[in-house]
Amino acid sequence: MAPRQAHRRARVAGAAIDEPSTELWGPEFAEVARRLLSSAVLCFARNGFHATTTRDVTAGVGLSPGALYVHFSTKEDVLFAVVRVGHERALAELGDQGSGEGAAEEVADLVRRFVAWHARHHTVARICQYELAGLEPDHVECVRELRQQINQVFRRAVARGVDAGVFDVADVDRAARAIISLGVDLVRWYRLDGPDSPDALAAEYAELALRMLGTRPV
Amino acid sequence: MAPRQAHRRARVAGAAIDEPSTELWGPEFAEVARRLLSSAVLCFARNGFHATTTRDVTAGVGLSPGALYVHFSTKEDVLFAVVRVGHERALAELGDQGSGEGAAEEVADLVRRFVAWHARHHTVARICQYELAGLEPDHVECVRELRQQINQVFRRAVARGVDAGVFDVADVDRAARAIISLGVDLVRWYRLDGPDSPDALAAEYAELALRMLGTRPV
DNA sequence: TCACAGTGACTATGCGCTCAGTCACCTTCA
DNA sequence: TGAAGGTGACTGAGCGCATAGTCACTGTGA
Repeated sequence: MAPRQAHRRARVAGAAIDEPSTELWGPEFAEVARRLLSSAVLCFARNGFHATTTRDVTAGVGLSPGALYVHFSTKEDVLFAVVRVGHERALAELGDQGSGEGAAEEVADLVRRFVAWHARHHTVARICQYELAGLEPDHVECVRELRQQINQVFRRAVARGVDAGVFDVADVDRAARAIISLGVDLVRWYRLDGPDSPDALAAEYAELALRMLGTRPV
Repeated sequence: MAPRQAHRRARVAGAAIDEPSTELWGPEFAEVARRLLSSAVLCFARNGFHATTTRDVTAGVGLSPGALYVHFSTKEDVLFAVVRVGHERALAELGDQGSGEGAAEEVADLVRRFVAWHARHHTVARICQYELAGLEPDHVECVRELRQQINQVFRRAVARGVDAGVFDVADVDRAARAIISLGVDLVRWYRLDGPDSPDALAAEYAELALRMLGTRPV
């Protein structure tokens, strides 16, 4: 038999020039669990969930294979923790809505936060988008609910602008979805060492979003 | 030990209510190879490349396990065929460019074709986007080149409009990328049995693209 | 009779998860 | 103060199963 995965990339997490995913895991996880999660993020992003072994993850933090199961019940449990927290943080980043500002400024604000978060955390965000197939059905359902909430935030903001006559769109749902697409798709190509800083990209995309909405002065 | 992948979805390709991926594979593949590819598309889309077994693929067309290796040298070879052909077809769909029409109409045309293709072939397109991690480095490189060509088509069309003063964009590359993002991201959520037909969505997105480009009459 | 598509039992190996054992550290109490 | 007993994070060899790929064989059509 030919080597099963001869083309696999380097297995173990190198220096994370890339992203401080450590900061994402709140106090719900113990210190070692958080380091395991950060290692898992790098492994999953590099090789995908199924091609990552539990040994890759533990080796990434200098532990032996069994150590994973002190903190997580299964490998899938690790993936779910990553994906769940990723979605929760993205949702939280959108902040408390309904502040007094105008609809256009509100949408621009949402897009800026959403895009900047996805750019800054593109590695985790990529796993959130690409590795759903590795989750159990119950966990997929949980993620779907979180996404629904994110969609609703954008949808409401767009609808508000349409009601106020600030936006001119054919269909609120489609417009909201297109805006979200801009933010989500950047996890496919974004690199922190590329030409665009998260904030610059965020500002640019906020502008594009307002254009798509046909914004006009009140 | 707990069952390794207890949460796996149904393994074998059911009736393809979904997509005539059969039409994609040209005469470069024999009849049986084409059916294997179509089965692989359904399996990969449902479970992901790594979670799909060679038996899933062959069972999907009623063949025994060894039959795969009559037509393909490895499982990865099957994935590569799917991804390569998917990208080639998407590129071909953009058609012969540089027709005499105006830049705005050219961009609208490109977006319509690109979006309609991705909607119609969303299953294959999803594999093209989500399963690159399963490819050997050489094959990834080949795909990257095809993508580069697709990017260039959009970039050139946008640049042409900017030169002609028809578009008003801050940065040609970012604008082109945003347009492509709209098309690509729909593979994440699009369903053929949803409310939007490929052509309706294509028309809508062409409109959004022109808005993002700040189109104004010559 | 030959070429070859297809078969299916088989091989080799990778990998998720287990579990008896170790060790650093803490608590208790004489 | 320090011995005794307890705790739990971590170790790492190893089990059992899944699965990519092989090969000697079979059936078929030209």
